[in-house]
Amino acid sequence: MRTLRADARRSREQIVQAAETAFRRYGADASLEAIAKDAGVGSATLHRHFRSRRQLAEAVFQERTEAVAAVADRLKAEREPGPALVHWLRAALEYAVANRGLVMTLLPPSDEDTATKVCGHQILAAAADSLLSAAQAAGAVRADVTVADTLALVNAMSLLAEQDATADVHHLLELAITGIGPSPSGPGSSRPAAGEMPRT
Amino acid sequence: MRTLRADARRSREQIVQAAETAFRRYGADASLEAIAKDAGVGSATLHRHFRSRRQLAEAVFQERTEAVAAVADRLKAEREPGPALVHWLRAALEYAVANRGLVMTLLPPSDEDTATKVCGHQILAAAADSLLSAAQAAGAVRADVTVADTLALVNAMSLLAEQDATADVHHLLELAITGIGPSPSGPGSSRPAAGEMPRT
DNA sequence: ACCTGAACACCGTTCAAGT
DNA sequence: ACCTGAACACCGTTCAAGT
Repeated sequence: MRTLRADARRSREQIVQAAETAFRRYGADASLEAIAKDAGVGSATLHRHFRSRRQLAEAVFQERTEAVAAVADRLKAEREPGPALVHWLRAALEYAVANRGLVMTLLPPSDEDTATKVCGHQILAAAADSLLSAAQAAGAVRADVTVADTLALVNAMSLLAEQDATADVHHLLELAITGIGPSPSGPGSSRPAAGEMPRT
Repeated sequence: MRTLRADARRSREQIVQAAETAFRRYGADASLEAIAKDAGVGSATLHRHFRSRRQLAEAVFQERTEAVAAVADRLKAEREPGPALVHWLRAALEYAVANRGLVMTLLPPSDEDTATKVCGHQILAAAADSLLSAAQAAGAVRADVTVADTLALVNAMSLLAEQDATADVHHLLELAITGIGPSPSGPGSSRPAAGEMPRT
């Protein structure tokens, strides 16, 4: 895979570009055959370069996923541990809903996929791990929350966004973060505002 | 639709039964053609009775969805408003993850579907509405939580369950309910246990 | 009125044949 | 080494023809 002949390299790049457009236009279920045609290659060529729909999606989104992971480092330096995690989760969701087809790469890979390549899931899991550990060490996040939980939360909202355009997934993420318990000023409330989980 | 000739009625019933098996076995994407074949009818017959995959799913799951809605009435009578809503959300999620293909009927219907029939979404929305109003009136749930939010939460977790077998969706729902803020005994915590949102 | 079988337009995967 | 075009097995939708 490292040393690709010039024409093969070009085929691959054209496929990825066509796929990017197709995913944006038609979502995760975009026709692979149409992508191959758009790229000006045969469908067999597409399948040689990308054994699965997911591998193609990984190639399309890898760079931007790494950029989101990089945001974690910045937040970790600039914010308190709790807010850093919260901000990053919001950013990750924003990124996921803005890129149709992306969530495919954020789900835990199946067994065959595991061996092959880097995937969006592991890139973001590493980023989340660092933020979550710090937040939990600072006592800003419950100890029973796992890295898998944080990513799964983003994935659940992303999947919903693809299926239900009316859903306010950002609001739902806030609920998951702050809980749906009574607000501080509500009647009968016994739960204060979550100072560690600021709105902005 | 009310007065169906005997043979048509039998066709319809066989299709629904075959679909129930197929959804359980293959999930929401089960082949409609295979369902028709299993039912011993032509695919055109299936399409006459059910104009869309969703309409077929509605027929398969309607009874059980109504049973879940009925649970809401029982909980409303037996529990305090806050716990009643929480328990019902858990029950709804359990029901959704236990029945592959069901979540299709719980998503808000698209415009064409709206006019046609009762759907799982509106059945559960009515049930959730009653519980949520009471819980909010009692101050047990934040005022900015909508009926759509509660159902969307269940739907998001259901969709995730279908895509990610490793996800602990029940744990995620608990997070959404109680928040991922610091636990009462955690260091630096300023948030007490949510008395209105008991674990059981 | 309701059904069937067939036709249609699509899809992803694979393989033999080319350069 | 890499590609193409074609073949294969599938899918959902629709329609003409039957009873």
